[in-house]
Amino acid sequence: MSRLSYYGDMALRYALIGLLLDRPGSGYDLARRFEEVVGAYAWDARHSQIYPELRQLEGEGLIEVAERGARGRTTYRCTSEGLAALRAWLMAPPARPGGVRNEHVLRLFLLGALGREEALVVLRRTEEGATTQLEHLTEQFARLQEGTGSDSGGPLGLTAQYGIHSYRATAEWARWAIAQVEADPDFGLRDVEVRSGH
Amino acid sequence: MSRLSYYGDMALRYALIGLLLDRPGSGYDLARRFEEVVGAYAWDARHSQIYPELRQLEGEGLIEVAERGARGRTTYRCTSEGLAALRAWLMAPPARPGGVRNEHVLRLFLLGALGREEALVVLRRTEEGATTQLEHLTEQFARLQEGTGSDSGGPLGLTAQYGIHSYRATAEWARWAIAQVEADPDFGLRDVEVRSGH
DNA sequence: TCTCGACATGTCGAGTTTGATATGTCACAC
DNA sequence: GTGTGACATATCAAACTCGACATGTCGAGA
Repeated sequence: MSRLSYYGDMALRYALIGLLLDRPGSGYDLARRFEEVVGAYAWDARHSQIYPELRQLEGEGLIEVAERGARGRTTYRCTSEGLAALRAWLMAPPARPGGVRNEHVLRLFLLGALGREEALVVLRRTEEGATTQLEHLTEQFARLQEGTGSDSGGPLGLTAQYGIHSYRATAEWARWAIAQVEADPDFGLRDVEVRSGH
Repeated sequence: MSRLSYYGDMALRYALIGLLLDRPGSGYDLARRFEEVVGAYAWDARHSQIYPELRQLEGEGLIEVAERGARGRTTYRCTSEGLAALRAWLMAPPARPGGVRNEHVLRLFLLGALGREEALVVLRRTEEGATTQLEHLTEQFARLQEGTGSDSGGPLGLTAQYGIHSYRATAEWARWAIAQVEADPDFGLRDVEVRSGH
């Protein structure tokens, strides 16, 4: 079985190994961590994909069962083989550039299809969303600094800062874009320009 | 046929309509535009997916054949129905937050799995990559400003600026992260910490 | 005791996406 | 004239992913 995932080879498995390296967890637990942390801006997966992948990884010896608890809970832990595989993957430069999917960014790409007022609505929505995320992550980073007693907040602090930089950039871009559109009475498609259906 | 794509409903079709709105083009042409422009940070698609989707869209009347040229070239154009569909999609708030896939960002998330020196290698690689992209996009933006005679560079200028903001944020974050790791002799996993395989 | 909601895992059909493979045209250089 | 590389479209098996459905446990509070 070749186990080649199309989006950046085997990203899901390394995400899981990495999550387990941080701390052991069950499939349920990992599914929630995906949703809350990784899913927001790095990768996305559902439990229906996570459970089979965990069994696969266990079969390959990259993770192991740490504990079988109540309610059928199976807690996994990363093995040294898993860590070695993850490190090898991280050090190898990405096979393919691109391979990105981000619906939110795609929408921003297509803004030219809207009229001026509509574009402003979408841009304001973008600005608000980014600002909210920024506040959220800033708090989280402060907690990480306290928790680790380090300025960087440890490895998770690095991640949080990445998010902070990204969302700040988006919010700043949105404010710039709003100003540009507001200053340009001709921005966007006129309804007049719409071509007839055929 | 329900035509529900899992990653953000029907993102591919709207990306294609949007690309055709900018200017008509053939499947081959759109495949290249995907690779060069959209694929880099918004969405990704191959010709083997693009050709069938174009036929589907034509069947639904959202795009139409503009011209049949040499070498079997079929140039498509967006119809008013297609534009209306695109606008409706853009104005409807995204069904699902998240749904993001970005292998590059995922790698950054997993940096904690590396030792100090290895993490620095990856971070420096990240910083260089982002800086290169930044230079590239800055040039492109200047050309768009010239071309459109507008400060914003038109809708494509907005897109280019988004990229500029994003890559600048990544480069700045990488420099910050490098400084943090360099200042912290204890960063990263010690080989000693690696657990035995079982 | 019973019910509700969070915990926890599992399955599968339907649909999506890839990478490989195939076919052929055209322009240009050698 | 013939080889090379860009142009241009097509197909399909294999693999991946989703959403929906299914099953059951456990603790807390009514």
